[in-house]
Amino acid sequence: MSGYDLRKVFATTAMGSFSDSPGAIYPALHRLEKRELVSGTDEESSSLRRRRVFSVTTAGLKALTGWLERPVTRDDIIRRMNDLMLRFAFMDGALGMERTVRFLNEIAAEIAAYLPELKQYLATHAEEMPLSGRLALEFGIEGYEAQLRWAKSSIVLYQEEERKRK
Amino acid sequence: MSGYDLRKVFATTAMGSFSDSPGAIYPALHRLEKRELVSGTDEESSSLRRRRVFSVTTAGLKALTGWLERPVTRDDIIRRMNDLMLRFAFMDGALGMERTVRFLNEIAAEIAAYLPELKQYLATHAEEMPLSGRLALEFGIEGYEAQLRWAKSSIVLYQEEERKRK
DNA sequence: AGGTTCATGTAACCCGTTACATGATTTC
DNA sequence: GAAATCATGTAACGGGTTACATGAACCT
Repeated sequence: MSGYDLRKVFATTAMGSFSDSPGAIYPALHRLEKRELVSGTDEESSSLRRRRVFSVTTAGLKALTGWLERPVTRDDIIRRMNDLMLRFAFMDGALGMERTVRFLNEIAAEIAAYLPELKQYLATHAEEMPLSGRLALEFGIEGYEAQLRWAKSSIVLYQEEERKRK
Repeated sequence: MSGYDLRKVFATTAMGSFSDSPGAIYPALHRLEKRELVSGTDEESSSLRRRRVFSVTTAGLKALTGWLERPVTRDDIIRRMNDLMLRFAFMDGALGMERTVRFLNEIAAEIAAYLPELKQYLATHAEEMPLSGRLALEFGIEGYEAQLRWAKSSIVLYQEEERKRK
């Protein structure tokens, strides 16, 4: 893909919620190129308008799998759920279903460990909190509960898929 | 509060998921002070250890309410839900219940407008997507649905609360 | 001919992370 | 007296935002 292609993807799908600003994309591509994680070639064409197409190198693929394999931390759950979902979206293609299930189990375990803390905090502080603060906290708790349900049902889905393969 | 007090709050409650790093907090307080949104005074004490306590100025309070009053955009929903929750947590104390309900209605409206787009995307692209990608998208959709339910039930709660007051 | 889209880039600015530094006070 | 905690700060680095710039090709 070219930088412009990426811009269009980020601007239209908005899924990973990446920035579609050229000031983010082009410098990022150049950094990746300097680190040899991607390589860009000027597309040959009859026209004068140049278009630089990038592809992932073997080193880049290795870095990607390294990122995907990082253990799930409590901090990932609290502050970087978006990153976890992004890793997940790449995962079964790059690491296979078995490893993906392990990843989902890690997520479920971290959420299951964190939830009681939040509930404990709510239980002890609900009285002194203003309504909006309490609701904001409940919003968070319900979000984590939804995520936990999602992780568990996804694990089941993968296991069914795995059984089908055999 | 002093910078150190803030650090402790951010390190222990982790709710707004602010950074508790001194490299974030102290420069931020100095910036706010330079813009006269907070004012700091060295706490007088018999000890030599200094402790600088900050309080919000009237200009700071005005800036806060200005921030709280900003309209809810689609982009807020997609990329800055955390910010919206933070605003909400401050809101009824600073703007009152009626304005808070309006805020919740804006959030609900934006989510209700965005959800069909996501579902449409899923419906048309589900076939070509890998299982993990599809599930990641479903994760997002379920999250927004949970948020919409939360907003609606919170609105009801506030309206009941308002009726009690009268 | 003029506006839109394709396509890539740069520069100023802001700000968070990481890591280090400094000194006072309390605790064991 | 050593370790932990209180308390504040700075500097290098990375990277995103905003805004601007440039030019080709396409469409009407």
